[in-house]
Amino acid sequence: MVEKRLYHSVANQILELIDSGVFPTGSRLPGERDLATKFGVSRVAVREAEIALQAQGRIEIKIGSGAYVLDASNKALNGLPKVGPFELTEARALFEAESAALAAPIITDEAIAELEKYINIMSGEVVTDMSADEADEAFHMRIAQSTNNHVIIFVIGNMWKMRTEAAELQTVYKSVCDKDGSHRQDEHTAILNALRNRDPSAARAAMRAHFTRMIEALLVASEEAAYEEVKRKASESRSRFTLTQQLH
Amino acid sequence: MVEKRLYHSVANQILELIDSGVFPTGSRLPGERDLATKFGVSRVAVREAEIALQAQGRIEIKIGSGAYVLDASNKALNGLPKVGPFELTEARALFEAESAALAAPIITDEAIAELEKYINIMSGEVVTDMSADEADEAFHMRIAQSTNNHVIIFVIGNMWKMRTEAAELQTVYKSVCDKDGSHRQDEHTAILNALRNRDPSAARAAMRAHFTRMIEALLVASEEAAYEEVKRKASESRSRFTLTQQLH
DNA sequence: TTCGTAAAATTGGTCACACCAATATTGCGG
DNA sequence: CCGCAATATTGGTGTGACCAATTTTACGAA
Repeated sequence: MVEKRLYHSVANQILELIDSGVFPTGSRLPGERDLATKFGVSRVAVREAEIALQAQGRIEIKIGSGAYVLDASNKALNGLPKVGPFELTEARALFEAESAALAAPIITDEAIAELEKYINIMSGEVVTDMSADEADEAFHMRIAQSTNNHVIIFVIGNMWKMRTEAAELQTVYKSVCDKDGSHRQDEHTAILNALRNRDPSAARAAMRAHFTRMIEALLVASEEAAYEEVKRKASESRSRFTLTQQLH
Repeated sequence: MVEKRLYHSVANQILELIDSGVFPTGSRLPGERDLATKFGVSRVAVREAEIALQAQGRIEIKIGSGAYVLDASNKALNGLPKVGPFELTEARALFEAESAALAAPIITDEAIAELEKYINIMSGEVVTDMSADEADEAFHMRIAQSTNNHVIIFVIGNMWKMRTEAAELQTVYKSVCDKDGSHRQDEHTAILNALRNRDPSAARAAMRAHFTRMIEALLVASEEAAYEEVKRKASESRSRFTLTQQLH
């Protein structure tokens, strides 16, 4: 465990103490001077370590008070929270529907053409080096980009990363996608048509429908397979999302 | 443009130079001693700034060689994108409205009570150690938490961070908030009432109205003051957002 | 005793200076 | 022109000091 820079080593030692429960979440860790003595390094090294940990969101440094351990329970290494498939899909349903509605009036013909291309790739009509999954992502991201809003692009991009990086989701999503290819195709086409007509309401509805059916497919998959964790969360989300749907 | 800690300010100045193209991707930035002189701070401050930037994956520090700018395409993890006030507010209007609609049917009485408390803090009726701005954030975040959806909580929390961390936004927002205290109060009350009635549509509408008026206030502010950069972006967003509004 | 406030101690923030180690550059000899 | 050593540059670490924000302590008034 030899690091190139001293503060790396110090930061790791601090993290070990945190993860081992010596410094529980919310607690205040010893002062920089104490830690320096304890680790046998200078205060500068401890300080740099704490700055790095703060930049990673593991601790919070308060002037004149001390450094406090933040709750890292629901944070993955990349900074994105680890979430379940239902809440992710629910959030995507809401946010991507608004994204599509916002993009509809201002989407360019070029973007429309690209979306059409991605649909053809997903259906297998066009052969490229792009996988169906990549085309799916490109399809959704292209719509987000058509809003010309960097925040929306950022948010939807992050949600896709959550989907990609969560191992639990991968398993569930894959089993779902294998058996709903034709549905997905129809839904994407519906979204494209709404955008082609520059109809915000239709785009919103089509996008919502897309994710709504995805949630239903997830429910089926969670009952077939033995995803105990998923099942548990499903019972929570099912009633909630039904409520959301009846609003439209 | 005043940050709490010096190294934070230095890090932002370095980021500006990177994003403005002065230090392109892959290039080596000036030595710590040079930057310290240029920014008028000590070498320690520059060093801490670079450590923070390294922890965020923006630069790579090589011993004896220098600090090199990394490809920012992989950012967006811990680092938030720099955004303008209009696109941020537009995104918040869309996302927070859906958040409120989703929370409305399932919000607890405890949450309602808390929201009421935050409103009173903002109006000054209740005196605590919490500032009006902090109460404002707590109000919006409490609604997001009431969705029980970690993705939504994460997204809305991130948008608030963007608002806090963007220096440009601070100036504009501040000038707006100074003169719309009463409006904000009424709007928050309207949101609360909709949630109290467990009315999703009303909650969505109230939240949209809240941000719609904020955008209008931003437009006024951008015309009064000499925020050239803001003005330019305003002309883009004005027409777009008008279109969004007519959907409801 | 209880409470509020002022003094003292603690803690993070910043700085200047010094020295070491890794890396780049220079310059000399071949 | 090339290779290598001397030199300069740059990041890494340490020490000590002082400031500012915060917390704790202590003391005096009610």
